[in-house]
Order: sequence, then C-alpha cells, then structure tokens
Amino acid sequence: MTKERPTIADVATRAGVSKGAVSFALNGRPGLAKATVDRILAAADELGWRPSNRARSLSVSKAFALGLVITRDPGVLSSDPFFPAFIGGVESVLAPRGQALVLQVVAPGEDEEAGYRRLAQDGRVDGVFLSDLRHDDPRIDLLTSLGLPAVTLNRPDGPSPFPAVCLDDRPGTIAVVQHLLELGHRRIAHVAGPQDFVHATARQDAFVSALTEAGVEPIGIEVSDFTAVGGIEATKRLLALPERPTAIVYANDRMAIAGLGAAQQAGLRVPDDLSIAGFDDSELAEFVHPGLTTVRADPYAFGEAAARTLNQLIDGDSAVPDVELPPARLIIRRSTAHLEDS
Amino acid sequence: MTKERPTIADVATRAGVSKGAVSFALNGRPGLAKATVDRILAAADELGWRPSNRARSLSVSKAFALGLVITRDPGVLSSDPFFPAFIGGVESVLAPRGQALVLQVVAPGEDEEAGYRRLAQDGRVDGVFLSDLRHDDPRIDLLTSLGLPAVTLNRPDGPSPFPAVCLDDRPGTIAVVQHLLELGHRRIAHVAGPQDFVHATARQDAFVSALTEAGVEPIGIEVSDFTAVGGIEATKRLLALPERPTAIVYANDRMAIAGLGAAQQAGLRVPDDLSIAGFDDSELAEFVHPGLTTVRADPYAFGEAAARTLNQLIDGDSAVPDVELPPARLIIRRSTAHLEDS
DNA sequence: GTAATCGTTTAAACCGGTTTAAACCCTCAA
DNA sequence: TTGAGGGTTTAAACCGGTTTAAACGATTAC
Repeated sequence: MTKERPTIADVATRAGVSKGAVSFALNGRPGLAKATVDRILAAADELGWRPSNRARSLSVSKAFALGLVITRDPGVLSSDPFFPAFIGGVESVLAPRGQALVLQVVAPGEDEEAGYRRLAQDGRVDGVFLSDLRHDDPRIDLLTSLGLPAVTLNRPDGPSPFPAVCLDDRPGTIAVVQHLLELGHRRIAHVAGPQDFVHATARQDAFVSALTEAGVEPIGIEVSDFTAVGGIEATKRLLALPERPTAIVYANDRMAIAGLGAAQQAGLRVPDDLSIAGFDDSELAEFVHPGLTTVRADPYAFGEAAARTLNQLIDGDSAVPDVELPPARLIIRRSTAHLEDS
Repeated sequence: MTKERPTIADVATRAGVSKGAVSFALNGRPGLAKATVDRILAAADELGWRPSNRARSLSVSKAFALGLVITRDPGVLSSDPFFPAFIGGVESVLAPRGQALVLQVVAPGEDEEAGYRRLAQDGRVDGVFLSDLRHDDPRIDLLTSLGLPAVTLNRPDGPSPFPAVCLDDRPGTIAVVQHLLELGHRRIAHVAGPQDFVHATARQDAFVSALTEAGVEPIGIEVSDFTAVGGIEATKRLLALPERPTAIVYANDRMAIAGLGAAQQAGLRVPDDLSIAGFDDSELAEFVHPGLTTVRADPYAFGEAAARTLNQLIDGDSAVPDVELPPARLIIRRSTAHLEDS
C-alpha cells in the first residue's frame, strides 16, 4: 500500500503524455484525440487518481464549497426544525458535484459580519446562503462589497443583487386563519416573531390581512422571539387580556408547543377552551397532546433549490432567475376545534 | 478600492525583503532580526494582507478545517438537541484559529462511509469527529485506513487508536432511577434507543443496574429509535402491559415528550397516573405540560472539548489524553411525582 | 590579512493542479 | 518542393504560499 497518493504527473507519465494533456482530458476540453483521452482516463483509473482539491483551488481560485452562517444562540438553535432538513437538501446537491458545505454558528451577541468576512477573505467558499433575512438586511451590502455571491432565502424588502429562492409563508398563515374562522372563532390572537425578521412580519401581515378581509379585528398581537420561553410569556399576556382569545396563531411550532403547555398549566383545555396553531410542522407537532394544527413547508426542497440556484450563479449562468417553491400547506390536527358556546 | 487582494510578494516588495522572509516573519520563525520582523509585519498590516488559505493548504498539505458527518434522516435530525449546541462549542474553538467546520449530513440509507472517504480523499479536513458511536463501529477501521485523525465522542467498546472525549450518561440515568425509587415507584419501564448505539445501551445498562441494585426488577424495556413516532409506539406497548408501569424512563426527550402525549391521549394523567422522565433537557422539556423531568448534559462544552482534543491530535502533540467531562445532571420537574396509592 | 563563525537574508525549488502560447505532425494545395 | 492550415500535443508560466540550501556581511579567531 503506497501511502502517497498519485499526482497528475504520475498519470501523465503512465499515459505517456504531458501534465497538460491529463488536465485537458479530465476536464473534457476539446483538442485532444479521442484515443488519447481514453488512454489518459484509463491510466488515471488504474492509479486511482483524483485531482487534488487544494491544487485545483489554488490555480482556479475556487473553493468548491458553499457556506452557511447561522446566527442563533446555540441553545436556542437546538430545536429549530428548519436547518437540519435544509442542510440535508443542500447536501444532496453538493455531494454529487464534489462540493462541501462550510458551516458557521454565530451567537446573536457576536459579530455576525465577521463570520461572513472570514468565509470570504479566507476564500473558504464560493458563495453563501443568506437565511433569516432581516428588514434592510446589512448583510446584503456586506456581501456585495465582499464580492461574495449569495442566494437569499425569500425575498429581501430592499433592492438586492442576488437571486432569491422563495417559499411564501403567507398562504399557509392565511389558511390557518380561514380554518379558525370557519370553526367559528372571532377572538383570534397572534404570537409573532421578532419584527426585524422578514418572515416574522410576513406571517404577521398575512395573519392581519386574512382577518381584516373577513371583517374581523385581531384581538391581540404579541411580538415574541420564536423561542419556547418567549412563547410562554406571550401566551400568558394574551390569556390575561380582558377579552381572552379563543384561538392563538403562533409564528412557529416552538412557541406554539410552549404556549400549549402554558395554557394547560393555566387550567385551560385545548382545544375546548382555546384553539392553538403553529407553523413549521416540526417533528413533535404531531405527537404533543393534543396534536398541533400547523403549517408544513418543505425545508429539504428549499435547500435543494437554494443550492442549485447558488451554483448557477457561481457558474456564471447569466441572469439566474428567482425560484418560487410550492407554498406551505395547512395540517389540521386536534389542537384546533369548533368554538364551544361559552 | 483595489479589487485584487495583496499577495505575499506585494508585502515583500513593500518591506524590501524576499517572499521567504515574509513567510518567516508571519509564522514567527527564528532567524530574522527583530527590526526586520517589525518592518514586515507593519507592511503586511498596511496592505491588509492575510495569507491565502488555498496557497497555504497546498504547500503545507493541510486543510485548516475539521469535519463532522452526521448520519441521520434530515427529517428526524430536525429536533435533535445535541448537534446545534455541539457545533456551537466546536465553532468557538475553531474560529479564533481560523479553522472552518465542514458538515455532511448523510441519510441512514445512504453510504455513510462514502461521506468520510470524500472528506479524506478530497483533503477537505484535517480530522473528524466521530459521533453516534456504534458497537464495533466500522468507522474506526475506516478512518484508520484512510489515515484521517479523529476523536470519538464517548469511548468505543472495541480498541481505538483515537482519543475519546467522554460525557458519561450513566450517572444521570442512575439519578433518574433513584429519584423515581424515592418517589415510591417500583414498576418502572425504560424506552431505549437502537441497540447498535453505544450511548443507547449505556443508558439502558445504567437503568437496569440502578434498578437491580435496589432490588427492583425492571417491568419492561422497549427498544425504540430515538424518534417521536418510536416513542409513541413504545409507550403504547408499555401501557398495554398487564401490569402497567407507574413510571417510564426514556432514553431521550423526544421520545419522552411524544410518550407524554401518548399517555395523555390514552386518558392517563401525568404525573398522577404515570411519571415520565427524559434525557437531554431539550428546549421544550421545560415547557411542555407538565414540565419534563430529565437529564441535562452540556453539548456546548462537549463540542469545545472535542475540538480542542482533535486539534491537539492534529498538531501532533504526543499522547493526547482522553477527556472526561462532568456528567449529566438530573433536572426535576413536574412530570415525575409520588406514586399515588391505587 | 585571511579564515572560520555566526546571525541574517535570499534565491529557487516545491506543493499539484490549470492555462496559454508555441511546437509539432500530417495532409493538401500551389 | 515548399507552404499553408488544421488537428494534437507539449513546455512553461502561473496560482500564493512554505521550505531548504546557499549566499551574504559582519565579527571574531588565528
């Protein structure tokens, strides 16, 4: 067993050609006789040669890797249902192409921009995914000035030079509201995510407009933070309202499941006294008691589409179009029910 | 704004020295006059020069990156509380050193070994973390033959050439059992994880030995798969036993929370009719109703320790010692209570 | 005054690929 | 016979660092 792996020079010698010819053959460039190409590929095969990523990286100035910076408290990220599946989808595109995924987890307090700057300046990646988009997101300018290609997950509200891969949260939210209206609810509240997140306000706006379109006034909107603790607190505030809501729509499952616990703790029966709906259809949603009515997106497909789009951009395909994914779907379970006459 | 970033040659010219001298100065190698070093560093600073990772990688044959392969169904990985925090801890060690983390998510059906092989052969990483250790884990031989340094999370049962970073699950599990015994429970069951996982059987063994040491026979052990669905099914089977358990100890929170839902669905009151305990202290554990008694480890510290150890190994520090982390701690909440007389 | 020694610096090879410009070979036309 | 032209192939430069062996200049020893 030879410890050293073969280099392009070994292949060249074996095939009786020059290094350049091997490179041409490998990359399928025209100008080589077919017979020669075959001979070179055979030699490469016999030697088990695979071109060195490092050497390639240096000479073509590419990293053959994509980057993802997750800005989130590691403790809180824990139960986020989005990223693992998203990463799975990304991976399914990257693996066959021999690309890698470089991950960075940055705590909210830390310098998030430094994360992107490192990725760019160290030449670690050829492009990044921009997730958890915020209003007037400073990262768009940052990445532009760093010259790092990117794809935004959903569309930023400001101008953006980057293609967007979008999964519209609104139809799902609207479906939840309509579902509750049909069940007879009129006192419906919302627990929203942090207002700087585009997806948080998108869900909130959809909630409000779906209600007002039906001629119903929202009974309360609590801005929270997508965490379980936040869900608890927001729920307590809503339940303390003079006119208690009969249904609460949460911007994600984590807050919803925590809210469910808080309501039960307060002695309310769900769904008899209070209907509860979430967003994400995380793994536990189906199995808490009662099962959580929620909205299911497809983060795996999201990852696939995002990776494909980012690669198109990097490969220089001109005018990469935005991608619109099929919208999230309402999943009805036991946590929502007809309003009982009180 | 010059688009091109400066190279070592630019710095050399500016400082009036050779490329080699700049390299020496940067890496703090002896043999250069102090004045020269200062001049070079000043020049580098003025130009904002940072050495190219790619060039360095090629010449020193290092990737300056570590790898993590997660073998898990992306859909199921979702609510795993371990990895995000673990990765956060890893990151905290890597970032200051300018290293990156390369992540791979492999679905259980796919070829897991290919993941490691890719990482090694592409020279993407200088070492990997070996998580979710299995009995007679084939990956140990694989990595040995690939010549890829590794650190195992917890100790494999077979011989291993790699240092181990360990967080003993047993004390926590034993504490849970003792807690239940003190509450008067005698009919205690366990829902275990897949038997090929070392940590699954470790928890199970601890459960059994803690019980038998107290002279109590386990009333039932269901082998499950760490997922919510699995937790539901195992719970149903246990509740259907002729002698129903009064307490169930789950090998992780996900199964426990799902089991909690199943018990409630079946009309049982928790903790009055059934006590339930989990393992992990995931974010939701505190907030489901009733709050889940569980065991809290520190995955962030685990990540830190693992990254530090792996780097020691890579840096060639001889005889890297195993690391033993402080054991997981019992967190008592409302889901466990005194046995009511029935 | 020359040689040996030491601390400092440099030129050049090297890592393993890609890429460009030039050389080569063969055929066909003038 | 010579030259032009097309298809193949190659030599060498290049990417941006690291590293080794040799060169250099200033002391010190003889």
